[in-house]
Amino acid sequence: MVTTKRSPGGMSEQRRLRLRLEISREAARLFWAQGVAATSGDQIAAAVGLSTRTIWRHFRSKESCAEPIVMQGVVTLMTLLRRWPRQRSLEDHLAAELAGFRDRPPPVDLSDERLAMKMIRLADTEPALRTAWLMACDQVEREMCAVIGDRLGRPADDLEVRLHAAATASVVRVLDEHIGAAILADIGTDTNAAAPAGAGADGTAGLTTDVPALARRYAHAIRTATSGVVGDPVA
Amino acid sequence: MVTTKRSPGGMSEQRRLRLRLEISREAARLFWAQGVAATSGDQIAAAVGLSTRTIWRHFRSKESCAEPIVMQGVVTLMTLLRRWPRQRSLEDHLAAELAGFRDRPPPVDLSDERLAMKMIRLADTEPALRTAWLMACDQVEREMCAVIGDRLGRPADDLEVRLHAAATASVVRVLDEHIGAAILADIGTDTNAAAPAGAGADGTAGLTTDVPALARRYAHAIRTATSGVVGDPVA
DNA sequence: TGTCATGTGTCACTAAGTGACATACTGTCG
DNA sequence: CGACAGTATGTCACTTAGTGACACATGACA
Repeated sequence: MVTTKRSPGGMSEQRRLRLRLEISREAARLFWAQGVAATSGDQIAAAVGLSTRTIWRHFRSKESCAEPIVMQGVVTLMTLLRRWPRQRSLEDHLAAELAGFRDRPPPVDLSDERLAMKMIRLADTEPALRTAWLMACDQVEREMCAVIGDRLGRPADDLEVRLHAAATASVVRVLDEHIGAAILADIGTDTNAAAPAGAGADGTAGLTTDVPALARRYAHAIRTATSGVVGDPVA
Repeated sequence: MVTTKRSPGGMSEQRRLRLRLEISREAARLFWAQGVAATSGDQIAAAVGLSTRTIWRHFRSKESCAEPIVMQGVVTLMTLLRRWPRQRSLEDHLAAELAGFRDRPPPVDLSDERLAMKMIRLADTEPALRTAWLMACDQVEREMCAVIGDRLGRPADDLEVRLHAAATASVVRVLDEHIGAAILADIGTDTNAAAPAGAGADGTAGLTTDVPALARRYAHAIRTATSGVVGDPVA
C-alpha cells in the first residue's frame, strides 16, 4: 500500500486528526453510496489507501468512522458559541459570526458539510449511524454546559445549567436536522451533489443567503427552550 | 437446553416481548456485573437458558439486549404522559399519577427499574450502551410530539411541536440521569443492591417518599424548557 | 551514522452475527 | 384420537468486525 509520509517521534495530534478526517470522508462517501451494512472495513481501507488493520487503529468500529465528518458539521457552531461575548445578545452574536463567513470562508469545507448532512440523514434509517450523530449532539451539550455556566455564573455541572444546556442542544439538533434535510432535498439526493448550474441555486442557498433569518431562528428556539434565560447579554 | 413452553401457531406478541425482557434482564445483570465487553453472547444465552443463535434471533446486537430493560424504565413516564387530560395542569396530573403508584404498584417491577438505572449509569462510560439509552430517549421525544401536538392543536410533525418535544424530552433525560444516579448512589453500587436494613432507607426512598417534590421538579423543568407553552390546561 | 520512538503492514485469532436445515412443540382439523 | 401445519428453537458452517503480536519502515536526534 501507499506508505504515507509520517513525522518523527510521535505523530502530531494535528496529523492524527487529519488522517481520521480523511478516513471518515471516504467512509462517509461509501456509506452514502452503498449503505453502511454493504460497506466493509476492507473497502474503506482500500479507498483511503491504508491497510485494514490501520483503520481499526484509528477507529474503534466501522460506524464510528463517520464520527469525525459528522462532528465537523458541528464544530462551526461550537467554536461560534465559545466565542460568544458576555455583553452581546445571542441574536447579534450569531448574525455577526454567520455574516463573517461570507468574507472569510468557514473553517470547514463545504463538501464536508454536505457529507455531514448526508450522514445525519442516513442516521434516520441506519441505527448504527445514529450513534455518531447523537454523540456529536452530546458534545454540543457538554460545550453548552460550559458556555451557559459561564454566563449564569454557576458551575458547569450545576443541575440548572445542565437542564438549560440539554434543552438548548436538543433544539439545535432538531433545527439542524430540519434545515439539513431541507438543503439536501434542495440540492437533490444524488451521490455526487455537484454544484448545480441553475441561476441562484448554488446548493448552499439556504445556508448563505438568508443568514439573518437563520440566526433569528436559532436564537429564538434557544430562548424558548430556556425561558429566555439564555440569550440576553449579561453583566 | 431447557425447552421453554411455547404457544401455538405464532408466538403471541406478548410472549415475544416477555422473552425479550427476560433476555434483557439477564444481559443487563451480566453487563453490570462484568462490563459489556467482557460479556459474550454465549454467556447471555447460557444465563437465560437458550442457544446463542436464538439470542440473535431476538436481538440484532449484543448491546441492544439492554434496550428492553432501559425502555421499561421509560414506559411508566410515557403511559403517564399519554393519559394527561387536556383540562389538567402538568403538576396536578403528575402528582396524581405518581401518588396513585402508592396504592396500586407501578406497572414495572422495582428491580427492573433499578436495573434500568444501572444501565443508564453504565451508558455513561460504555459507548455501546449509550445507544440503547439514547434510543429510549428518542422514543420519549416521539411520544412527546404526539402529546404536545395534541395539546397545541397542531400536527405532531410541526416544527414548533418538535422543538418543544425535543426540549421536553431532553430535560426529562437529564432529570432521569440525575435522579437515577442519586438513587443508585444511595442504595450503593454493589451488584445485588438487596434491600438495605437501615431505618427509612429502603432503597426506593427517593422514588416513593417525596412524590410531590419530584412531580414539581419535572413539571418545572418542562415548563422552563418550553417557555410555559407546555404545562397549563388547554381548552 | 546509529539508535530510538512510533506508525504501519501482515498474519493468526476471537467473537459477533447470519443462513440453511433439521427438529420439537402446539394448536387445529378431520 | 391422529395427521397436518406453523413456528420457535437447536446445530453447524460461514462471513466479517475487531484485536494481539511481531516485523519493518521511517524520520528525529545525538
